[in-house]
Amino acid sequence: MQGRLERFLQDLGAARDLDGLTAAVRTLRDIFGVDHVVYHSVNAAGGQYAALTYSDEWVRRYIDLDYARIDPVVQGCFKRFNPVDWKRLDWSGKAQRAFLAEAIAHGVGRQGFSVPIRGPNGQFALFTVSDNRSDEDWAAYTEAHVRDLILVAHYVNQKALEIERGTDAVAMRALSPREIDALTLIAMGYSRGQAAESLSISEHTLRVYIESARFKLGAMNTTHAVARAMSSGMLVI
Amino acid sequence: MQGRLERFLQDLGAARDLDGLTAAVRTLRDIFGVDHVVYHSVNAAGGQYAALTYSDEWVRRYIDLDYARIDPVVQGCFKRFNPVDWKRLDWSGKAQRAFLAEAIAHGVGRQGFSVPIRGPNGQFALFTVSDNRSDEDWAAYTEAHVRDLILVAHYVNQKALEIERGTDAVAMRALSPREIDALTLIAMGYSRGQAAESLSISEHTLRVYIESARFKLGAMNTTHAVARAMSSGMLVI
DNA sequence: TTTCAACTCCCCCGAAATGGCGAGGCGTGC
DNA sequence: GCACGCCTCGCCATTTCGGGGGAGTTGAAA
Repeated sequence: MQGRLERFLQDLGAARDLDGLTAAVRTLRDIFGVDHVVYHSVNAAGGQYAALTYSDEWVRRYIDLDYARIDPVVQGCFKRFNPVDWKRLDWSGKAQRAFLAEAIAHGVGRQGFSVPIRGPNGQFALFTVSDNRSDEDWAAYTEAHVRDLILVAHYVNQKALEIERGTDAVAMRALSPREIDALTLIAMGYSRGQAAESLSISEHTLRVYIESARFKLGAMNTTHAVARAMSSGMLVI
Repeated sequence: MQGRLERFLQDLGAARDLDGLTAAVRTLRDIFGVDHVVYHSVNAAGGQYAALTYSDEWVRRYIDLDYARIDPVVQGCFKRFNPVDWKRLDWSGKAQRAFLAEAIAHGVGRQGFSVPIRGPNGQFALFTVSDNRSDEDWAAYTEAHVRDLILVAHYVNQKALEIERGTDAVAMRALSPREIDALTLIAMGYSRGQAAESLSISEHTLRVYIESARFKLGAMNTTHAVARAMSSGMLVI
């Protein structure tokens, strides 16, 4: 497999668009010998960009219903920095279990392994392999291939960024006035309680603004949100 | 206009006193092509400091009658943190309507757009442009120039603070390499644990860097430190 | 008219950050 | 030799933050 993988990484350079990347992902499926390979990038604005081997039907459904919001793989990996086996994610919610059942019905494997990747400007992507082996076989497989998976994940992401840059402009959603108010006070060093008092609103309401701003900015936490808002000029302190 | 604006921002550095600032504000009136430009700072003690193009008579009256207390622009902006068109303020009170009529009689424009600015120690200032265009024209004008207005507002305020204080901005102590590392990762959205892991140091050590950076930057908390470091260019995300 | 975004408020609880106490080694410069 | 800044580490209690539920109004847009 090593030889094929190296050849693949070289051939990857030829990809010029999403179709090229999708073809590359299909090749990867063969090389890795798994049921599915998925590259899935989610930008700050919530825009998605993917090259994968799932059925078109499942992809459409996933996008239409905005499943990224409940997908434990996306949500879980967004909080982590290490590759993770799907089994270690939190599938306990009702929505999550329903999502899992539906995914499997659409041909997604019972086993999965996802590598989170982060790029500049808060870019976040997932590189995933999925299969239907037994727990034991899958554990052995992932252990044996984790290095290759991480390597390929970064190559593919690099390529995707290169392709994406040609077209997209990652437009972050504008913040509402109150969100700017809240974020400004927080950036000025106020605690949530102080900021809420300054704005004459409840602390909870202030929290809602901060959370909403975090979401719009694709930020992991409040500090991140402030940093992104400042670097994009939405906030001037 | 861009060229003139940039030249203006450079020339602004030469202003040494209130007269210099007033001259700068008059130049701004020409550059922005509006009837009036006002920089108006109100400190915590109620002291006022202004450079503007209104008539002396109106200014005297405003100060003598302490109109800042009923001026919806001052009162409204004090509670907000984003630029605001005068039309969106609350002019419903009796005193406010009387104030408006009087202001217009003294040459203040019917349209206005004010940028609130906050500095250290509770300093609060307003940067305002005012004109007599139609609602439509004014909406188009403000939309087109809001970025420039905000930018200039902060430059002028910076200069005013410098003049008022008699000295240049407080020199923040430089951050050490490790402090920058730590703060950068935190600004990128990493938790302390993740950041520590990325730097291959203990979480406690990372905390020491953050605390040290907070201290050097005179920040109340981590988010504040990130904001200050970014606004002073120490951090580039 | 319905829909949607923005704005406001309430509860609970676990996880994370903060503040304060301590320690030692290394290198630069007076 | 000694001070000082930088880098590294541990433990404790307290505060703050983050995520999970809720609910309701308003005003603009479709």
